[in-house]
Amino acid sequence: MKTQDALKMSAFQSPQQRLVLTVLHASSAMLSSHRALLKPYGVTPEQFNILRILNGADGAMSLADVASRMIDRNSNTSRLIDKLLAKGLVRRVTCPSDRRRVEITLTDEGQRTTKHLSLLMDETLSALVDVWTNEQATQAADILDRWNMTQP
Amino acid sequence: MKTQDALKMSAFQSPQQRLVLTVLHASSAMLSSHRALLKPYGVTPEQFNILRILNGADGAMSLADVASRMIDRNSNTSRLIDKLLAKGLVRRVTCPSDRRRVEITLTDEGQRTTKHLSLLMDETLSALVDVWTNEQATQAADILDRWNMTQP
DNA sequence: TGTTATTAATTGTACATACATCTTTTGTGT
DNA sequence: ACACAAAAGATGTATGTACAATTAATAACA
Repeated sequence: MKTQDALKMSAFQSPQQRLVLTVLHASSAMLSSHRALLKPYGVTPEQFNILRILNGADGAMSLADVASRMIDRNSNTSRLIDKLLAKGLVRRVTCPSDRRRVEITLTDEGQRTTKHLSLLMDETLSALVDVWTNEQATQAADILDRWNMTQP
Repeated sequence: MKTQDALKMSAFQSPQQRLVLTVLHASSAMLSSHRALLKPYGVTPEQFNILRILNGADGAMSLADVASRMIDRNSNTSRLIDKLLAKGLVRRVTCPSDRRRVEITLTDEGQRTTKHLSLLMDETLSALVDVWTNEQATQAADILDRWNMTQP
């Protein structure tokens, strides 16, 4: 459903307002569909984001390393790691050379789960070429990044 | 900061993946800036969204009416109304003709607060024309709505 | 060396959300 | 009228987030 219809708005104040509301609406819907996709596997999108980051890294990462790569920068990485730890998907080891730091790594099961779920996500992603051509996707991302670049 | 730098990604899998991540990142940043703007007034963006909806409506609205106009459709409107009620910004009256329904209206203070905050938001919004031309904003929103239209 | 500052991570608290379930009231069909 | 279904909200529980405060370890430096 188009954003305007979804929000039952008769008109937008400006094209800029329309874009802001459209971004917020699309983001919420994208997250919902990710959530639904991952739910059968007992993983949330936020948790999967961490799994993907760990999978993409070569070796172990500190908690701050993980956090710096997350979409929601301010989110509370410690507590998400707690959940993954409880599920046996990651390991958390105090770094011997600097005992303030903790090294986070995927367990074997974590690696298997991550690879499996990554495939799922890739399939969903590849279906998006039916919605957006490469040019359209690039164009929209470029425009959005114009705003991101004004942010700290 | 551009999305790619913010997420410390070396490359994107596809322009489509880039757009999805850019939307999620931009949405998170937009919400943060809204939150900071409203924080001095003790209102969250989610609560303000309800105030704005009530302000835009002619008369009283039922809870479901409000919910259907919210960006995050699944959100729990009851509890947000509770917060606004506690701040004296809205009234909640059981509808006499159908006692299952409740009518939500702005109080006088709620109206004043909403008008004041709306002005603030409008100023922020109008600054966006420095970031996006009308054409760019329309183009990006059109592209994003192509995806929204594939969603239920 | 001893004091202070900085850094890395965790935790406390309030808030928002996802999902399911429950309560109350109204509608429907016989 | 009675039984049952549907509708409108509220609520319980687990999850995630914002922001501040705290703890523990290391760095900096007089």
